[in-house]
Amino acid sequence: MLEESQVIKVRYQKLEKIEKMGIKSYPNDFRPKDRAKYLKEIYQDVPSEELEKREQEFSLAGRVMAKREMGKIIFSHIQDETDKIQILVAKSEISSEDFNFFKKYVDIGDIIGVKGRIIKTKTGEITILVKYFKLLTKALRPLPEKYHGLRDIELRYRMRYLDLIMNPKVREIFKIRTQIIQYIRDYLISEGFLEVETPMMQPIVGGAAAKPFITYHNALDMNLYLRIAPELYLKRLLVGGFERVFELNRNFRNEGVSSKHNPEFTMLEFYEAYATYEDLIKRTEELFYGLALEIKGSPVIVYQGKEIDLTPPWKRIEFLKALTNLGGIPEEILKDREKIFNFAKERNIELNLKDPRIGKWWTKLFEELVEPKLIQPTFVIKFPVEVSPLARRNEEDPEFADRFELYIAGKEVANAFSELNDPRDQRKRFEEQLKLKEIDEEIPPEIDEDFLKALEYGMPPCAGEGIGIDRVVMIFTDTPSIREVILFPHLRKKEDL
RNA sequence: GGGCCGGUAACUCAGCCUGGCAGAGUACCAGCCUUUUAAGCUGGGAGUCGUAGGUUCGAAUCCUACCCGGCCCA
Repeated sequence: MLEESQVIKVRYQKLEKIEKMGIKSYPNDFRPKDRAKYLKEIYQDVPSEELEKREQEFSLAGRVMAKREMGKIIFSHIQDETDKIQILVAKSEISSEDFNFFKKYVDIGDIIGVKGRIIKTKTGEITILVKYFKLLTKALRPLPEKYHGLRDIELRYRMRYLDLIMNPKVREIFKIRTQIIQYIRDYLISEGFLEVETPMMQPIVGGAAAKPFITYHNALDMNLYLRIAPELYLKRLLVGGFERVFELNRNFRNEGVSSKHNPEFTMLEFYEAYATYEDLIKRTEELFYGLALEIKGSPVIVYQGKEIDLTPPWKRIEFLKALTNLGGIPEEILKDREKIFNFAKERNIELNLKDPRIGKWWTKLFEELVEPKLIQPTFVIKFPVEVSPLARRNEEDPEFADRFELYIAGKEVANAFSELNDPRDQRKRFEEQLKLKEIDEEIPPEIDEDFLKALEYGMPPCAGEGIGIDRVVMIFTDTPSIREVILFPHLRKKEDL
């Protein structure tokens, strides 16, 4: 630990010397009253002569980001949560002991508190003329290079704290992430939804098709699964009499990590009694439109160079029509297993021959051929029942479900349906699905009998929706990788960092 | 899982093709400098060249395997 580079050794030595001078090394008695961004905003347009007359003292604290020594004066920038601001430490304004201390013992990376009045430099930059300063936290490691910053993607993720210090855009992304989540939460609460928390550790996997993480509970001597979805628990709450509920939290899926997937991701699920997926279409349009206005101030957003207009109403297309019209699959071969298999093979799309569900094949073709084309917000409706085990059947066309998926910028952002509340059909669907466990390892291996029992008590007719929050944040922050919107994305362990 | 690219000082990167003393800028150290802002000037210190093998008189450089990351494909 201590056999570090000499830059670090020097910092440790400085800290020791500071302590030998009798100065408290990690004090916590400085209370900044001002913040960089607001001082700059307020005083930017006040002329220099006007500022000269004012004696008002300001105080702020932050990290030293630059230091330019010029003999008897030192220019420096300090950065707080809001912004950077220049400070001027001048020998003529403070004691020479203090000046020399700043010169010798305050380094880039340290956190300091300063007090002083505001001046403008020749170039018009708002600057704090320091009358008092205090070293609050000594940085024992140097910051990355001031001009290029921290570029290495791996280091940025492994040491996100440094990324946040060095890259204002990264700070901005995570502020927007929080704003998005807060907006969505406020919207649902204002619509009468009750926020709930259901188990993250579940004895039976369910609510989606995905491989779970397994953990072990010592006292109960049983395996538990980190949830892949909260769906079956939220529906139990509708049985229990809550009519509008939502949960906004993490799901866990045991799959590879990539720029599109993180094993833990944030999902919103909400359920509404006495509503159908049609109602949720309107709700979804309303939610995203409001979100765009709130975050961007406009219904038109730009993602990776493409303009996306979120003004409702959005396009709707039936799943099979999307396959033929957008995916280019001839309508007459859609239901012909052999022809569709060959069609896929010609395009290097591998279909699982053992899987009897043509709906599953369609889904695969949809992902490959249609998804990337759905740039403007589009509701894809009427999904095959085979791939919608928890959704209500369409009354005219019972092989299809009253379901939609929402696509924006080529990404699946939401998935919603009128919920299946007939326990007999639900049991049949689970049993049908279970037969396919051998060929599809993502199918939950066990039927949740208690969930079926709950349905037998009666779940009101309802509709539910899931929204992938990370993807929403990606779209609103114009970010191509999911890792850029997750503070600490998972990477492989690395020993020698 | 496959292909391509990358890993060299705390950070950003050259050097690798064509083997011959380990480089620059930032940061750090000692100085000069009262309006700088990638401040400037003089001087200095700083390396497990991702890891392990191999080839060679000699390897950051060539070969092999592995580790970590990125992009693309499955």
